[in-house]
Amino acid sequence: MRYEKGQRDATRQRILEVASRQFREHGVAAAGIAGIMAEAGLTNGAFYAHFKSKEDLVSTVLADALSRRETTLRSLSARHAGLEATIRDYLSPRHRDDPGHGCPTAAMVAEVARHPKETRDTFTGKVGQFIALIATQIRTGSAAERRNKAIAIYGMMVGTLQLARAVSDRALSDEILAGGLEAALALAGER
Amino acid sequence: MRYEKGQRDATRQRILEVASRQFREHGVAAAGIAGIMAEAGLTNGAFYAHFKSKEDLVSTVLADALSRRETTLRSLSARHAGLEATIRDYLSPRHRDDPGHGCPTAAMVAEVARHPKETRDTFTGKVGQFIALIATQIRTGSAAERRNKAIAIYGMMVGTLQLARAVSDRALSDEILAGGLEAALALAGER
DNA sequence: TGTACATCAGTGAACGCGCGTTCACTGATGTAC
DNA sequence: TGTACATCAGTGAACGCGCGTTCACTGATGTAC
Repeated sequence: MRYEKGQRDATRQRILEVASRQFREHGVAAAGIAGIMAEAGLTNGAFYAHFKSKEDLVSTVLADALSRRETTLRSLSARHAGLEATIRDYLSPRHRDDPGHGCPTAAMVAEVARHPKETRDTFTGKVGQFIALIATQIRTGSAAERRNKAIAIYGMMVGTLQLARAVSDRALSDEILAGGLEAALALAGER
Repeated sequence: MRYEKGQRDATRQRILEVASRQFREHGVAAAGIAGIMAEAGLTNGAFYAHFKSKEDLVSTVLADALSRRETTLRSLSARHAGLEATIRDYLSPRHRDDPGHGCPTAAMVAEVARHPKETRDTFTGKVGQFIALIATQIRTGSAAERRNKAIAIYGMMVGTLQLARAVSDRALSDEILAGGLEAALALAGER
């Protein structure tokens, strides 16, 4: 069969979306090419028409997923009153319970640290942009202080969300979300 | 050969130490039984004389490593002036650059979230103890406020350490450590 | 004191399995003549 | 208008490899007699 124009791009996009979800849900190491391709409605062999290697996919997924998050954050901050909505959404039970559609950093940061330099470079660039973006939304303090607070908020959101996900006791998990939320809002100057 | 008494326990301990380091350094998924046993000076078959399965090892390593951390923190807090030393050590370049001997939570929390309930239960118990222990070292606020702060400090340490490890730019990594350190000390009431 | 046997931590080959990757092939469609 | 060929996204079997796990076996030592 020959395909409608744009089909190739559409397929690539579908692979990316499936991989992005599986990586976040099961981890990069546990998500295999065959499983990703099957869920995208294809066979394993077709993968290499779209990506050089699994590592190439990982790097592309990271760039893609973090860009989407950044866009969301950017438009949210334009429409809403600063960071508060972002922080509340980040440390919500909904986000905790749906890692597959959630923050790529929380899901993948520990694995990224063990990946090749190229992949880490991609990640590093996005992290820098995130921190800068959060810093612009903090209203008080010098530029350096705002940047430090942005780092602290980002780190705390990532850490507490992961703790809330790992803990098997629901009450403790909720308490962790609440504790992180309060401290993050305080840092953001929203309380 | 028959062995000196205590040899079995010593071997088990050696396996635990090697596994504990490899899990933190390479991740649970990437550290294999054969590799762990080889580094412990044994062959793969001997593993099952000491542990029921890899999952059993993971659970035991978590309990063991987190207990050690807790003991360290407990004695440190008895001898020093509260949390400050712990936080400074946690968010230090030395800790960032040596994950194999560092905090098991920062290295394994995301993977733990994907492991069976039994393993997560072990982890959950230790996390609860950690939070309680940190809370006792905060001097200001009500019991509930101290507990919330303990959660925020723990979450922020874990998140910022992971970010500092994943980022490939040394300057940004140092900046992340510094930003997390400042905010954590402020939360602890040390600044 | 000497001999036969029980003990048991550890050996190492083998198991089925899924991984990432390669590659000869398919077949529907667009294009050339 | 009809036919031959080029295109190329996707197929699916096969590759070597390392995984977690099993198991028949080893062999040095302690114990029984």
